[in-house]
Amino acid sequence: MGKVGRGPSMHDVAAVAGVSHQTVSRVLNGYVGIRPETRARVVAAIEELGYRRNMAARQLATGRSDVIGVVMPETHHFGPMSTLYAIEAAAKRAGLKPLITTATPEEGTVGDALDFLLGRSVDALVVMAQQPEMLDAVKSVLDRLPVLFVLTGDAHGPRSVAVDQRRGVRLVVEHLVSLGHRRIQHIAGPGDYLEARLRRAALREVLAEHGLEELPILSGDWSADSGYRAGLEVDPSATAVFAANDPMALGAMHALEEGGRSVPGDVSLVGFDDVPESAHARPGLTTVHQDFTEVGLRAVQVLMDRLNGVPESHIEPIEPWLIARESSGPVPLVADA
Amino acid sequence: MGKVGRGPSMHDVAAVAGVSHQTVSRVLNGYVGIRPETRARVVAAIEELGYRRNMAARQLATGRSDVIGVVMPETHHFGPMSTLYAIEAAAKRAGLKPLITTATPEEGTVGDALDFLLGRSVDALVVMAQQPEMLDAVKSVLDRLPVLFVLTGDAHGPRSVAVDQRRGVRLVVEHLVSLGHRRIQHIAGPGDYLEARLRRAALREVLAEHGLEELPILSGDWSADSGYRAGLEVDPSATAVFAANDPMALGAMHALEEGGRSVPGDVSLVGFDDVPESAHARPGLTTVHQDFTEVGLRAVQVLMDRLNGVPESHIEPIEPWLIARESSGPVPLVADA
DNA sequence: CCCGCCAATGTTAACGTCACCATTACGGTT
DNA sequence: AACCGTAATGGTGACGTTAACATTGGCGGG
Repeated sequence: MGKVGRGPSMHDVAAVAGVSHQTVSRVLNGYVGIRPETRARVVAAIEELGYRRNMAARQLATGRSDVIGVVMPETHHFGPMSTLYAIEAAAKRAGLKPLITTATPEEGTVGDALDFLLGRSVDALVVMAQQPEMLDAVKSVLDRLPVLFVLTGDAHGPRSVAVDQRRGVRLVVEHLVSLGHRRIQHIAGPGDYLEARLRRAALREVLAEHGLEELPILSGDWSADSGYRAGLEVDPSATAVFAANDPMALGAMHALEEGGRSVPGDVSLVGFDDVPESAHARPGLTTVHQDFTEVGLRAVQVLMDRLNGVPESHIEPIEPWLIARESSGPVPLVADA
Repeated sequence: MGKVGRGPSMHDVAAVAGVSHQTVSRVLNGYVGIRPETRARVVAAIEELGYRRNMAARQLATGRSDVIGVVMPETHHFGPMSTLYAIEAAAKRAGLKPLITTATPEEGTVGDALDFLLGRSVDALVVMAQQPEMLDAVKSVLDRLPVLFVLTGDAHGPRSVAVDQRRGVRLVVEHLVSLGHRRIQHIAGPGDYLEARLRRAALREVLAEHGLEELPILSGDWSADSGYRAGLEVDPSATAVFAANDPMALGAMHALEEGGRSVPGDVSLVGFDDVPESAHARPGLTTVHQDFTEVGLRAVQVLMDRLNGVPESHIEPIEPWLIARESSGPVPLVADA
């Protein structure tokens, strides 16, 4: 590996400005008691040398960094990405910098991610853990710094910011039931995802509440392709399909229409997530909107509270809402064999 | 802000294991000349204390970090996200860790991003600069560490990894021309994006080559919504529309069909990017596939070369390819008013 | 039996910053 | 004139790690 030359240090700046390094430090940290002329000399020297403060040294000296670590899943799905984006924006406004790294449920990768982040003295942690294995590995640092779970699909007491999945599923079922549907089939996400499990379990519950039969559960891997494949298997007696996310729903829509079943004429279709393209599918996809921006905002806010010593308290789940478009309609008159 | 307690240090581990801190360091860095028994004691002590190496101190001492800084645009579009994902994966395999931060073309944000990254002693930099303003701000560090531009849309000599945009546009036009189209309208991306400009300019060129008339250029902001709006304005005489990315194409498809023009019966439609959903649109969207994985891979590889002192050399642009689906077809027989 | 050498470990001094305390210089009090 | 206070700046040690050199303790050869 090539050796990388170091940039100029405070001492270099101090030498050029003809002051002590400490004065440079004071200028950088916005101390008040500095003669304007001295400050100007220092600023000029900084400019001249292209000096940038060495954060490693600063962290070493102060023990804190104003950086929050973010553990992301190794995907580029809409949900995690939108949340990341929201966290980044909210953190920036709060004067914090996110330090992002990825991990998978595979043995060891979460540990690596934590090594990376804690080794860089992050002040707090946001963990997007969509798989339960990832939660376990984080336990060891819970008492070392504030940790917040996000997108686990479920509220985990005072440590988790989440959209109310149960509520979202209920909205879907009630919407479909109000349209007369009684045979609703589910295209679930991968079984190792907490969110997928949760939506699946919630669906089961709500169907039972309404006294509806459960059809065999199809499943995919969140991708449109997998939704397409699942869509080919949709039960002939099903009058509605609920896919666990929008891309799978769009894939299923493709498969259904290709198979000669019109949406929503023969089968109603509902997704989950409200990706921007869903509004422009034909027919427009009925779906559940999850406010990821709010998730990110809330997460940063809670973390700031923790950092400021506000005691842990209950975190309200975030309410999703239904967006009814054209892909869901009344149950076909002919049906019910 | 709450004070964050420090974790255990090498000295603590050394005390527990009954050795010197240096021996702990040697164990951590995989030195060979350590008695197995001693090593075991150290490992046990590390385990017991939950010790994690302080990277700030390590960086301070070594001057290097095996971290590459990544400057991302503040968006979650498919292209940048896919590339980021690919870079992350490739870097991990190469033993490097990406340190990601975002910037916008706004005054100062690129500087902030560089402060953040350089302050953490990154060994190299990947800049996803989609807007020219972002390029300028980076110039000041070009001689301090290896810098690689990505997604600038164009090859910038030995410092840029990019998909050959000109080639992609040519593929689209030749595809359409071979189907008999002569009136091709463009839905461009935002004018401040290099990629948008480049595709637009390339289109102009290739149209001229074929002696084709230029229709008024519509434009959007990359989003499906903006594509929809642009789609409402498509020239009645146009027999083909080329959108600068897939989401805009999908939006336009919506608008066209809503306006009673069938795709591809009345108007052919071609996108750019090949997002996964495009395969499942109805009709399936003809588009240009950009291999972002290859971009990420190549980027990391070039950076490794630079770090190892391999001299700068020409970087081949990456070849895109056309994916012909159902949204493009022969020019309608009736037409040509 | 002593010397030297190697293998295994310990000691000390950086790295660049901030926190803390010390030192000036200067004007105003007594 | 001696004193004090304050505003501005300087000097010294952490912080936790690595690098370079120093120190042990055995063991084999002359």
